[in-house]
Amino acid sequence: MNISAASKASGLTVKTVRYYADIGLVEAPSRSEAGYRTYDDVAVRKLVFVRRSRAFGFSIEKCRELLDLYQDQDRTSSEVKRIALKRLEEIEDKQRELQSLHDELAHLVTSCRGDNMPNCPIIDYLG
Amino acid sequence: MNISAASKASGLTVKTVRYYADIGLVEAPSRSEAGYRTYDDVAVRKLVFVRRSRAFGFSIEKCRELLDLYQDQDRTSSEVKRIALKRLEEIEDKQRELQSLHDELAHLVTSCRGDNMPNCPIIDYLG
DNA sequence: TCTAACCTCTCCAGTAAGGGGAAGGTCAAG
DNA sequence: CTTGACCTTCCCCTTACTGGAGAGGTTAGA
Repeated sequence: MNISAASKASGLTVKTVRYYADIGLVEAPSRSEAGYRTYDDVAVRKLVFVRRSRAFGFSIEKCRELLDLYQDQDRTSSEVKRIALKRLEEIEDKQRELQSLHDELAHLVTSCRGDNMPNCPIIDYLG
Repeated sequence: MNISAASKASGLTVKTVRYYADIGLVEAPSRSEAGYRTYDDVAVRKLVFVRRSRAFGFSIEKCRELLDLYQDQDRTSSEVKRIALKRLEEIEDKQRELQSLHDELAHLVTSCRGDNMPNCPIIDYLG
Protein backbone atom coordinates (compact mmCIF):
# COMPACT_ATOMS: atom_id res chain seq x y z
CA MET A 1 0.00 0.00 0.00
CA ASN A 2 1.37 3.36 -0.99
CA ILE A 3 0.67 6.41 1.10
CA SER A 4 -2.44 7.54 -0.75
CA ALA A 5 -4.02 4.13 -0.32
CA ALA A 6 -3.15 4.20 3.38
CA SER A 7 -4.57 7.68 3.53
CA LYS A 8 -7.89 6.56 2.08
CA ALA A 9 -7.96 3.44 4.22
CA SER A 10 -7.28 5.38 7.40
CA GLY A 11 -9.34 8.45 6.71
CA LEU A 12 -6.37 10.76 7.23
CA THR A 13 -4.76 13.02 4.67
CA VAL A 14 -1.49 12.02 3.05
CA LYS A 15 0.16 14.93 4.79
CA THR A 16 -1.12 13.81 8.15
CA VAL A 17 -0.03 10.22 7.63
CA ARG A 18 3.50 11.42 6.92
CA TYR A 19 3.35 13.81 9.84
CA TYR A 20 2.40 11.13 12.37
CA ALA A 21 5.48 9.14 11.46
CA ASP A 22 7.67 12.25 11.39
CA ILE A 23 6.83 13.02 15.00
CA GLY A 24 7.17 9.41 16.00
CA LEU A 25 3.51 8.94 16.90
CA VAL A 26 3.45 5.86 14.69
CA GLU A 27 6.37 3.81 13.45
CA ALA A 28 8.20 4.97 10.35
CA PRO A 29 6.93 2.81 7.51
CA SER A 30 9.20 0.69 5.39
CA ARG A 31 10.20 2.02 1.98
CA SER A 32 10.05 0.71 -1.55
CA GLU A 33 13.15 0.75 -3.72
CA ALA A 34 12.16 4.14 -5.04
CA GLY A 35 11.81 5.44 -1.51
CA TYR A 36 8.03 5.29 -1.38
CA ARG A 37 6.48 4.60 2.01
CA THR A 38 4.66 1.28 2.16
CA TYR A 39 1.90 0.45 4.62
CA ASP A 40 0.23 -2.73 5.75
CA ASP A 41 -3.04 -3.34 7.55
CA VAL A 42 -1.46 -3.16 10.97
CA ALA A 43 -0.09 0.29 10.24
CA VAL A 44 -3.46 1.41 8.91
CA ARG A 45 -5.20 0.15 12.03
CA LYS A 46 -2.95 2.30 14.16
CA LEU A 47 -3.65 5.30 11.97
CA VAL A 48 -7.38 4.72 12.35
CA PHE A 49 -6.90 4.44 16.10
CA VAL A 50 -5.20 7.80 16.15
CA ARG A 51 -7.86 9.36 13.93
CA ARG A 52 -10.62 8.24 16.27
CA SER A 53 -8.67 9.36 19.32
CA ARG A 54 -8.08 12.75 17.77
CA ALA A 55 -11.78 12.99 16.98
CA PHE A 56 -12.42 12.86 20.73
CA GLY A 57 -10.06 15.77 21.09
CA PHE A 58 -7.20 13.86 22.64
CA SER A 59 -3.94 15.70 22.09
CA ILE A 60 -1.18 14.05 20.14
CA GLU A 61 0.60 13.30 23.40
CA LYS A 62 -2.49 11.62 24.82
CA CYS A 63 -2.84 9.70 21.57
CA ARG A 64 0.69 8.50 22.10
CA GLU A 65 -0.25 7.17 25.53
CA LEU A 66 -3.46 5.62 24.26
CA LEU A 67 -1.66 3.99 21.38
CA ASP A 68 0.88 2.56 23.80
CA LEU A 69 -1.95 1.12 25.87
CA TYR A 70 -3.65 -0.16 22.73
CA GLN A 71 -0.54 -2.16 21.92
CA ASP A 72 0.18 -3.20 25.48
CA GLN A 73 -1.25 -6.59 26.33
CA ASP A 74 -0.54 -5.93 29.99
CA ARG A 75 -2.46 -2.69 30.19
CA THR A 76 -5.19 -2.22 32.72
CA SER A 77 -8.50 -0.68 31.81
CA SER A 78 -8.06 1.71 34.73
CA GLU A 79 -5.14 3.36 32.93
CA VAL A 80 -7.28 3.92 29.88
CA LYS A 81 -10.23 5.08 31.92
CA ARG A 82 -8.10 7.61 33.77
CA ILE A 83 -7.01 9.25 30.53
CA ALA A 84 -10.54 9.23 29.13
CA LEU A 85 -11.96 10.65 32.33
CA LYS A 86 -9.47 13.48 32.24
CA ARG A 87 -10.50 14.30 28.70
CA LEU A 88 -14.13 14.15 29.75
CA GLU A 89 -13.44 16.71 32.45
CA GLU A 90 -11.70 18.96 29.95
CA ILE A 91 -14.76 18.74 27.73
CA GLU A 92 -17.02 19.58 30.64
CA ASP A 93 -14.86 22.55 31.57
CA LYS A 94 -15.06 23.79 28.03
CA GLN A 95 -18.80 23.26 27.98
CA ARG A 96 -19.24 25.36 31.10
CA GLU A 97 -17.07 28.08 29.63
CA LEU A 98 -19.00 28.09 26.37
CA GLN A 99 -22.30 28.07 28.17
CA SER A 100 -21.39 31.16 30.12
CA LEU A 101 -20.10 32.90 27.00
CA HIS A 102 -23.23 31.87 25.17
CA ASP A 103 -25.59 33.20 27.80
CA GLU A 104 -23.81 36.50 28.07
CA LEU A 105 -23.51 37.05 24.34
CA ALA A 106 -27.05 35.88 23.66
CA HIS A 107 -28.28 38.40 26.20
CA LEU A 108 -26.40 41.20 24.50
CA VAL A 109 -27.55 40.16 21.05
CA THR A 110 -31.13 40.05 22.21
CA SER A 111 -30.94 43.50 23.69
CA CYS A 112 -29.44 44.99 20.52
CA ARG A 113 -32.07 46.31 18.18
CA GLY A 114 -29.96 45.76 15.08
CA ASP A 115 -31.26 48.83 13.30
CA ASN A 116 -29.70 51.78 11.51
CA MET A 117 -28.88 53.66 14.66
CA PRO A 118 -25.35 53.71 16.12
CA ASN A 119 -26.46 53.02 19.67
CA CYS A 120 -25.59 49.45 20.56
CA PRO A 121 -25.51 47.61 23.90
CA ILE A 122 -22.95 45.16 22.55
CA ILE A 123 -20.46 47.90 21.78
CA ASP A 124 -21.33 49.58 25.06
CA TYR A 125 -20.56 46.40 26.94
CA LEU A 126 -17.24 45.90 25.20
CA GLY A 127 -16.13 49.51 25.51
CA MET B 1 2.04 55.65 30.99
CA ASN B 2 4.72 53.11 30.17
CA ILE B 3 3.81 49.72 28.82
CA SER B 4 3.60 47.90 32.14
CA ALA B 5 1.19 50.50 33.48
CA ALA B 6 -0.90 50.16 30.33
CA SER B 7 -0.71 46.42 30.73
CA LYS B 8 -2.07 46.57 34.27
CA ALA B 9 -4.71 49.12 33.32
CA SER B 10 -5.90 47.07 30.38
CA GLY B 11 -5.63 43.62 31.90
CA LEU B 12 -3.42 42.40 29.06
CA THR B 13 0.15 41.17 29.33
CA VAL B 14 2.98 43.41 28.21
CA LYS B 15 3.69 40.97 25.40
CA THR B 16 0.12 41.15 24.21
CA VAL B 17 0.00 44.92 24.31
CA ARG B 18 3.07 45.05 22.09
CA TYR B 19 1.69 42.35 19.85
CA TYR B 20 -1.58 44.15 19.19
CA ALA B 21 0.29 47.18 17.92
CA ASP B 22 2.73 45.02 15.94
CA ILE B 23 -0.09 43.47 13.94
CA GLY B 24 -1.82 46.82 13.54
CA LEU B 25 -4.85 45.90 15.63
CA VAL B 26 -4.36 49.08 17.63
CA GLU B 27 -2.37 52.16 16.69
CA ALA B 28 1.35 52.14 17.28
CA PRO B 29 1.87 54.14 20.48
CA SER B 30 4.06 57.21 20.59
CA ARG B 31 7.55 56.83 21.99
CA SER B 32 9.55 58.58 24.67
CA GLU B 33 12.99 59.92 23.87
CA ALA B 34 14.50 56.66 25.05
CA GLY B 35 12.20 54.78 22.72
CA TYR B 36 9.74 53.64 25.39
CA ARG B 37 6.14 53.18 24.29
CA THR B 38 3.80 55.65 25.95
CA TYR B 39 0.07 55.13 26.39
CA ASP B 40 -2.83 57.37 27.27
CA ASP B 41 -6.33 56.59 28.49
CA VAL B 42 -7.74 56.43 25.00
CA ALA B 43 -5.23 53.78 24.01
CA VAL B 44 -5.96 51.83 27.17
CA ARG B 45 -9.69 51.93 26.49
CA LYS B 46 -9.11 50.36 23.10
CA LEU B 47 -6.96 47.66 24.66
CA VAL B 48 -9.71 46.90 27.16
CA PHE B 49 -12.19 46.76 24.30
CA VAL B 50 -10.05 44.18 22.57
CA ARG B 51 -9.57 42.17 25.74
CA ARG B 52 -13.31 41.93 26.29
CA SER B 53 -13.90 41.08 22.65
CA ARG B 54 -11.28 38.37 22.78
CA ALA B 55 -12.90 37.02 25.95
CA PHE B 56 -16.01 36.36 23.87
CA GLY B 57 -13.83 34.39 21.51
CA PHE B 58 -13.84 36.89 18.68
CA SER B 59 -10.83 36.36 16.44
CA ILE B 60 -8.30 39.11 16.03
CA GLU B 61 -9.81 39.92 12.65
CA LYS B 62 -13.27 40.21 14.14
CA CYS B 63 -11.83 42.38 16.89
CA ARG B 64 -10.45 44.60 14.17
CA GLU B 65 -13.93 45.00 12.71
CA LEU B 66 -15.50 45.56 16.09
CA LEU B 67 -12.90 48.12 17.00
CA ASP B 68 -13.56 49.94 13.75
CA LEU B 69 -17.26 50.01 14.56
CA TYR B 70 -16.49 51.12 18.11
CA GLN B 71 -14.69 54.14 16.74
CA ASP B 72 -17.13 54.82 13.94
CA GLN B 73 -19.78 57.34 14.87
CA ASP B 74 -21.74 56.41 11.77
CA ARG B 75 -21.94 52.71 12.56
CA THR B 76 -25.26 50.96 12.71
CA SER B 77 -26.13 48.57 15.48
CA SER B 78 -27.12 46.05 12.83
CA GLU B 79 -23.50 45.78 11.71
CA VAL B 80 -22.44 45.01 15.26
CA LYS B 81 -25.30 42.63 15.81
CA ARG B 82 -24.49 40.70 12.65
CA ILE B 83 -20.94 40.04 13.85
CA ALA B 84 -22.09 39.09 17.33
CA LEU B 85 -24.75 36.78 15.95
CA LYS B 86 -22.21 35.02 13.82
CA ARG B 87 -20.03 34.45 16.84
CA LEU B 88 -23.04 33.20 18.75
CA GLU B 89 -23.68 30.66 16.04
CA GLU B 90 -20.08 29.53 16.17
CA ILE B 91 -20.43 29.05 19.89
CA GLU B 92 -23.59 27.05 19.41
CA ASP B 93 -21.94 24.89 16.77
CA LYS B 94 -19.09 24.21 19.14
CA GLN B 95 -21.52 23.44 21.94
CA ARG B 96 -23.29 20.88 19.82
CA GLU B 97 -20.01 19.32 18.85
CA LEU B 98 -18.84 19.15 22.45
CA GLN B 99 -22.15 17.76 23.58
CA SER B 100 -21.94 14.91 21.13
CA LEU B 101 -18.32 14.20 22.07
CA HIS B 102 -19.27 14.37 25.71
CA ASP B 103 -22.14 11.93 25.40
CA GLU B 104 -20.15 9.44 23.44
CA LEU B 105 -17.10 9.59 25.67
CA ALA B 106 -19.17 9.56 28.86
CA HIS B 107 -20.90 6.45 27.62
CA LEU B 108 -17.58 4.73 27.01
CA VAL B 109 -16.16 5.83 30.34
CA THR B 110 -19.23 4.54 32.13
CA SER B 111 -19.01 1.19 30.44
CA CYS B 112 -15.32 0.78 31.30
CA ARG B 113 -14.81 -1.00 34.59
CA GLY B 114 -11.48 0.68 35.27
CA ASP B 115 -9.99 -2.35 36.94
CA ASN B 116 -6.76 -4.30 36.58
CA MET B 117 -7.89 -6.22 33.55
CA PRO B 118 -6.76 -5.29 30.01
CA ASN B 119 -10.22 -5.54 28.51
CA CYS B 120 -11.52 -2.05 27.84
CA PRO B 121 -14.46 -0.81 25.78
CA ILE B 122 -12.75 2.54 25.25
CA ILE B 123 -9.77 0.95 23.58
CA ASP B 124 -12.08 -1.38 21.70
CA TYR B 125 -14.02 1.54 20.34
CA LEU B 126 -10.91 3.39 19.24
CA GLY B 127 -9.24 0.37 17.68
C1' DT C 1 9.37 4.27 -27.07
C1' DC C 2 7.61 8.56 -25.85
C1' DT C 3 4.74 11.38 -23.36
C1' DA C 4 1.10 12.96 -20.31
C1' DA C 5 -0.87 12.40 -16.10
C1' DC C 6 -0.40 11.25 -11.76
C1' DC C 7 2.14 9.77 -7.67
C1' DT C 8 5.74 10.45 -4.30
C1' DC C 9 9.72 12.52 -2.16
C1' DT C 10 12.07 16.29 0.83
C1' DC C 11 12.26 20.72 2.52
C1' DC C 12 10.55 25.23 3.72
C1' DA C 13 7.10 28.30 5.29
C1' DG C 14 2.79 29.49 7.29
C1' DT C 15 -1.32 29.27 10.35
C1' DA C 16 -3.60 31.84 15.73
C1' DA C 17 -2.33 34.30 19.26
C1' DG C 18 0.77 35.07 21.70
C1' DG C 19 4.90 33.16 25.39
C1' DG C 20 9.86 32.68 26.71
C1' DG C 21 14.06 34.34 26.94
C1' DA C 22 18.60 36.55 25.44
C1' DA C 23 21.30 40.70 24.81
C1' DG C 24 21.43 45.22 25.66
C1' DG C 25 19.71 50.24 26.84
C1' DT C 26 17.24 53.37 30.64
C1' DC C 27 15.77 55.14 34.98
C1' DA C 28 15.22 56.05 39.94
C1' DA C 29 16.77 55.12 44.60
C1' DG C 30 20.25 54.42 48.02
C1' DC D 1 28.16 54.48 41.54
C1' DT D 2 25.71 50.67 41.61
C1' DT D 3 21.72 47.90 41.88
C1' DG D 4 17.42 46.40 40.40
C1' DA D 5 13.42 47.18 37.93
C1' DC D 6 11.97 48.39 33.63
C1' DC D 7 12.25 48.88 28.63
C1' DT D 8 13.85 47.64 23.77
C1' DT D 9 14.41 44.37 19.65
C1' DC D 10 15.00 39.86 17.92
C1' DC D 11 14.30 35.24 17.37
C1' DC D 12 12.54 30.76 18.53
C1' DC D 13 8.65 27.88 20.55
C1' DT D 14 3.91 26.29 20.94
C1' DT D 15 -0.45 22.77 18.32
C1' DA D 16 -1.44 20.01 14.74
C1' DC D 17 -1.16 20.20 10.94
C1' DT D 18 -1.55 22.47 5.64
C1' DG D 19 0.29 24.34 1.33
C1' DG D 20 3.56 24.68 -2.06
C1' DA D 21 8.03 24.32 -4.67
C1' DG D 22 11.05 21.53 -7.10
C1' DA D 23 12.53 17.14 -8.23
C1' DG D 24 12.08 12.33 -9.20
C1' DG D 25 9.08 7.82 -9.95
C1' DT D 26 5.33 5.15 -12.18
C1' DT D 27 1.84 3.92 -15.33
C1' DA D 28 -1.34 3.93 -19.31
C1' DG D 29 -2.09 5.01 -23.89
C1' DA D 30 -0.57 6.34 -28.67
